[in-house]
This record gives sequence, structure tokens and C-alpha cells, in this order.
Amino acid sequence: MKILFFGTPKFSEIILGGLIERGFNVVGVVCQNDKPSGRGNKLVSPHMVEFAKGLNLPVYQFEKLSLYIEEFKKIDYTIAVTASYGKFLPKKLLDLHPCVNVHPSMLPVYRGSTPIQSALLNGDKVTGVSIMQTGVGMDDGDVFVQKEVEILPEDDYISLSPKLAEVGLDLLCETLEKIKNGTETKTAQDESKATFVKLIQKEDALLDFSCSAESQVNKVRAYVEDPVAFFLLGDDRIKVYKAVVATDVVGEAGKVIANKKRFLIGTSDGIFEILKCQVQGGKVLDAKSFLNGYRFKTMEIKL
RNA sequence: CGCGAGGUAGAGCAGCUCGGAAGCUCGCCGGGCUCAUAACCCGGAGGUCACAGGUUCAAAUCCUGUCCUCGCAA
Repeated sequence: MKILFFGTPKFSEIILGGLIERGFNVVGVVCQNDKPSGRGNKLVSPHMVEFAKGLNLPVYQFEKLSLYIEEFKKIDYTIAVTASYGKFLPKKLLDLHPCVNVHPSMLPVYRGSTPIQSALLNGDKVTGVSIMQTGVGMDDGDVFVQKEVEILPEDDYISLSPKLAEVGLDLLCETLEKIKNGTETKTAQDESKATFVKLIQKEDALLDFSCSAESQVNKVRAYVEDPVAFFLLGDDRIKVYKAVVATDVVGEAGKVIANKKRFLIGTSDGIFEILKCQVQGGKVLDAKSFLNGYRFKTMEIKL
């Protein structure tokens, strides 16, 4: 079985790396195009490009897949595996060979592009991974297998994502073996229970202290990799990388309480404690270091 | 040449406008006080002020170039 792998972010890398490690025959990697990015708007390749090259795999980057069907016909593969590729695969491409997808949620819940973030944002205690048939719709194909994964209170996107990838990898390998042997089974999703999650916008990451502290901590956990939860303190934009709900203090919504040791912000329900943050121009710092040098110009946050 | 901020003790910052003996908060080491402490008091170590040139009697501070870090936008 010759696998053509579709995937772009870190999540995909873990799965790709795992497939190789376990001896699966991956013949190539398709990932998204290079994009102008960062200061100077220089063209930057997805990290996957280097990763795949490091594994001596050919890398394909097509601007619009549907325009390159002929190219795909030239690639010698028998099955496609997708994992957070980032775009829909056109029907013409799916018709060439079977295609399975790794989706980090318990489908039909959290269909769409941000299932991991959504589970964290909603404060879920459990999420999971599904291996499914890749279809033309949004994550609505038949499911081969799925497995739950516990979300720990201290988990955030950065810690949870690899856990889901590892579980996804196991399930994927299992499924591929079955497909190879012709013993795979699949069941249709219950459409009535389907939920969708949307793309994340920058503004979604703006912390709102008129909400509960817990909900804003969840926002930090969900968006810690990108775009990173933030709030505005006077003219300063402060990104929050790690926060918890403080239970030993009281305070008023939108009011900052800060001393040499702790950086607290009142919310409508509970106290939001910042453990790791960054002001524009500065490095990411633990609260103590941040407080050592930061000069507060205001202690109020506009709600 | 997309816009912008910054590189000063182990950490985080001030000082730079108006050149003239390197400072603050924390950490660290030593001592003291306390039943005790993330408390308080006393003392101490630790910096070629990113790098390279230039101006000057004198440069962290002014000028030029280089390297590095970071925020925004896309």
C-alpha cells in the first residue's frame, strides 16, 4: 500500500512521522503553499516542508488541487491519508484512490477546522479522535473508528494536540491494516447530532473580563499557539500564554490587582490569574519577571 | 525595501530628549529579627551599557553601519 500524505501543521507531522516509523510506505507529502509571512513579508514554507524533506519524501505544494489532477495521476500511490491538510480535497482527486482522514474530535461533534481549540474553549473534559472516510463534505464521511481522549485541567492546545495526534496515529495504523486486509468496517455519522466549529478570528482571542474567569482561562488554553489570547491595558497589548482561576482572592471585573508576586484581573465571576504573558515588543515572561519591570499606567481594563 | 518596539548585572526594567563617576525591582551569597513566612532590617558579590567604526577633553547617552530579539499587518 502506497500512501500519499496530505497535511500541513504540527499535528500532521506527528502522524506522518509515526507512519514512517511504523514502516508504512509513504510515497509523498502534499502540503499547503509557501506564503508571505512575518516581518518583511518574506515567503515562508510550512514547517512540514522541511520535516518531509528530512524524511527524504517528495513534497508537493499545489496552489489549487483541482487544477492539478493530472499531476496526481502521475504520482504512484494507492491510498491517500489526510490530517489537517487545511483545504477541501476536490471530488476528482478523491475519486482516484481511497482516502482516509484523521479528525481530532468525536465526530459528528466538532466538524470543521478547529476541533481541538473548540473542545478546550468549551471546557470539555473529554474529546477524541476519529478516523473517517474523506469525503467532499465537511468531515461528514463514514467513520471507521474513534476513541476518546481525556482533557486534563492543565491541558492547553500545545499539550493536547500531540496527545490527540498520537492516539490518531494508532487508530490510523489500525485502520490502514484493516483496509489492507479488506476487513475494515465503517458507520455513517448521525447527522442530527452534528456540530460545526468555525475558523478562529483574531478578535476571538480578545479576553473579555465581563465573562467568567474560567471561560477566559479556557480561551487562553485554546488559543495559546495561535492567535494567542490577549487584552488591552491602556495602550499596551498583552498576550496571555498561561492563566488559571485564582480562588484565594476577590476583585472587581476589569480591575487589575498586581504586586511583586501575582498578576490578577477581576472578572464577573472569579479571578483571572496570569502566569505567563508578553507585552508588545517584549519576550514571553512568567508573571514574576513581567511584574518586576512592567510599569502599570492604568489598572483598569475597558469592558 | 509593509508599519513599529527593543538589545544596560542571573531575570525584568529605568537612565538616552539637555553627553561628564552605572541605577531600580527581583534573584543569589552572608548576617539579624521572628513561633513562623512569598514578611521585615543590615551587609555583599555580580555589568567591556549587543557588536564595529565615527564625533568629543569626555559617549549607555550624539552620528553611521552590522548582528540579534519582539509586537502589528498580511
